[in-house]
Amino acid sequence: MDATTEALQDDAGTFPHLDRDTSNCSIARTLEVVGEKWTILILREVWYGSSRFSEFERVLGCPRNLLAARLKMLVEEGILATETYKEPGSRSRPKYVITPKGVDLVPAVMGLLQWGDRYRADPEGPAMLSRHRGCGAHVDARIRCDQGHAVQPEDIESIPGPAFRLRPAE
Amino acid sequence: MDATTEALQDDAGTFPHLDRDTSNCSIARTLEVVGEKWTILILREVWYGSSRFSEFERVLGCPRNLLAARLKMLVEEGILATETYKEPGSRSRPKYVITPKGVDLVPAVMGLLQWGDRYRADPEGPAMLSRHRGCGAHVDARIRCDQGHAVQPEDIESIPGPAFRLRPAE
DNA sequence: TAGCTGAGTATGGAAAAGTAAACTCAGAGA
DNA sequence: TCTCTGAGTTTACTTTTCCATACTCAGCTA
Repeated sequence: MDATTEALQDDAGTFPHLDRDTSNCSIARTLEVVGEKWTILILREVWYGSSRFSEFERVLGCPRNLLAARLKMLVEEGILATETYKEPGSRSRPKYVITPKGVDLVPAVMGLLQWGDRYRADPEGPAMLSRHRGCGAHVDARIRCDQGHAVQPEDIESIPGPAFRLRPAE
Repeated sequence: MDATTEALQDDAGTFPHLDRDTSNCSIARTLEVVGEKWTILILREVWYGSSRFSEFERVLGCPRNLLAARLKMLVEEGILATETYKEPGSRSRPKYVITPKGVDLVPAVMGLLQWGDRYRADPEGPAMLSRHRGCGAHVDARIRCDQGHAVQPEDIESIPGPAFRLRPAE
């Protein structure tokens, strides 16, 4: 953050959001990876238990070339990893498993899930429920601060971080 | 959930995920609304303080026709609402503000943000930081159950809900 | 060695998105 | 009345993405 930015920041408690460089936004960068059609739905299926090409194809009904492209990208990004499995009487074939980097997408996907549950579910309720293994209670994504407080969206303050930059003048 | 489904569920503690009807999935339904290009980025800008057509255009650099289409859709979906503002010497013009339904997308967007912060940030760190107004601590999206426990992704159990259906046979 | 199967690749057309610029429209001010 | 401005709409073109289907490939079995 340069001096001008800092001055504006200190002055009004605000920041020049209209003139910032949005190219290093973490939301946009995440969407570059998981924002294409089918990608998040593939992760959903991994989560629900699928691991083989034919399983994804069957449950998603998505075109094979796109499925192959998305799986390849997810592996390249380290969100999925390939292992091999061997069905008796068949040769070894690849399967796809989630990595820790992929597991870290769970809060985002849970957020999408719970919004859909709230606003777009069928009259009888959601198609799937998520519960805490063991205690059995319903789970959802919530916002917390490092002090442990539950945080309401309106109490989140967004401030320029270390990589904040102004957009280069045109 | 029909009898067959219930039987499979009770039997193995699992469910026929490959044969389920995915058309009422809450994740997919949320993506139908916010999964198009620019939509989440528009919400991000609303969150950071933009409200006018020209402001979105300036900071996002997105095509005017797409911007108009996305704003219209977000208003129709009740995620944004229009109000009017009046600059002295000018006529009243519309501006866009977030609704409670839009605020409910914050956990999902926070999830995307924190994944990008972790895996795709610049070397010096994120472009923006989120902190709890008041206590000042960093905030992020986490998974909790209704009993108040912090839940690890691997302790989430996904089970068929009231609208679970098997895919119609072909 | 011919056929079968799961996991892809190749291809061609349709739909959506991106780009750029012209055009419209309502009201405030000169 | 003429002009200016913000907020769009429209048009025309290029590029990208999506979709459906056909085809290939490797190794296992008959």
